[in-house]
Amino acid sequence: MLDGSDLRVTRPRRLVWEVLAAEPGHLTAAEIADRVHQKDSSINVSSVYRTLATFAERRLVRESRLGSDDVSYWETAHADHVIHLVCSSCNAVVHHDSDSASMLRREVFTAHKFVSAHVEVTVTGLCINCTV
Amino acid sequence: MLDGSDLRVTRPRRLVWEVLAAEPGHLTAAEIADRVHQKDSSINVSSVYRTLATFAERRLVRESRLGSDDVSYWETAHADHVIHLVCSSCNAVVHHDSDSASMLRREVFTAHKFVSAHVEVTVTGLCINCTV
DNA sequence: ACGTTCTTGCGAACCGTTCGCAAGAAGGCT
DNA sequence: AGCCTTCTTGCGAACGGTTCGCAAGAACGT
Repeated sequence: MLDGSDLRVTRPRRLVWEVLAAEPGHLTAAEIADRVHQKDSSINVSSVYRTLATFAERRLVRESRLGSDDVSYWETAHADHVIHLVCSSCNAVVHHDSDSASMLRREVFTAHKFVSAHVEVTVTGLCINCTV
Repeated sequence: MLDGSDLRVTRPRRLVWEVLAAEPGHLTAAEIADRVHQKDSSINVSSVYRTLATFAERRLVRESRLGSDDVSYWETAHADHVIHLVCSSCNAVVHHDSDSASMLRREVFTAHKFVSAHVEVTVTGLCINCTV
């Protein structure tokens, strides 16, 4: 997946990708660094950060601010129409498939001539397990 | 606006509120602290942060992560259906009024029985002035 | 195999934000 | 007005995620 880009295929990049691809949910940079570290302990945290930044630029991964904490969560890329439902009680994150994003794009262009590149939707609330 | 809550009316709180109420756009905590400081230089940054946190808890103000930088932006509260369009070229932030938020709430409840408390939508792209 | 260019590891720096604590105000009660 | 309790503040230091500079090291075209 780095083939065809101008990016060199290096060990940190391969491992970061492996970790993200193996994880169905979201990981913090620290968690990614940990798992990468287990595969190759010589890989540095800053390389993980740099790799994530590079991947994000090419839209290979997606960064989100999910909790109320100020940490980034990462996952392999998915389209805008997949939005995040974050349970404020158990912190679970559910992916929800909606076409509201594409409607929004249209709406926003009609109303403001705003050309949207990226739509980020986060809904906080209570998931099915945490509703009384 | 602190009347009727259990919050004491103090100088930092009054001034932070004044600053936010006077600003139509978004401010960082540092900018708020600056402006508060101009009105009363004895007020500390940490009080500004504490005040913002307190106000946010009571939903009097709204915190958003707008740019790609990791700073919070603050504004007086508005309903969920007001969403943010952030221009990635000139960094302008436009408020857009949409009912997609309430549709989302319904959608998300039907599909996942997820009870949403808060919907945060940020669209990044190019505003009318920055489109070629 | 070689040389250029891109990446990495390391460690220190950065910077927005938070914390602990003692001093200081708010506001209820008399 | 004065007192007392409880909530807030100012201060300064700490925190923690993320970034940076630089020299050593790896990728990959030729």
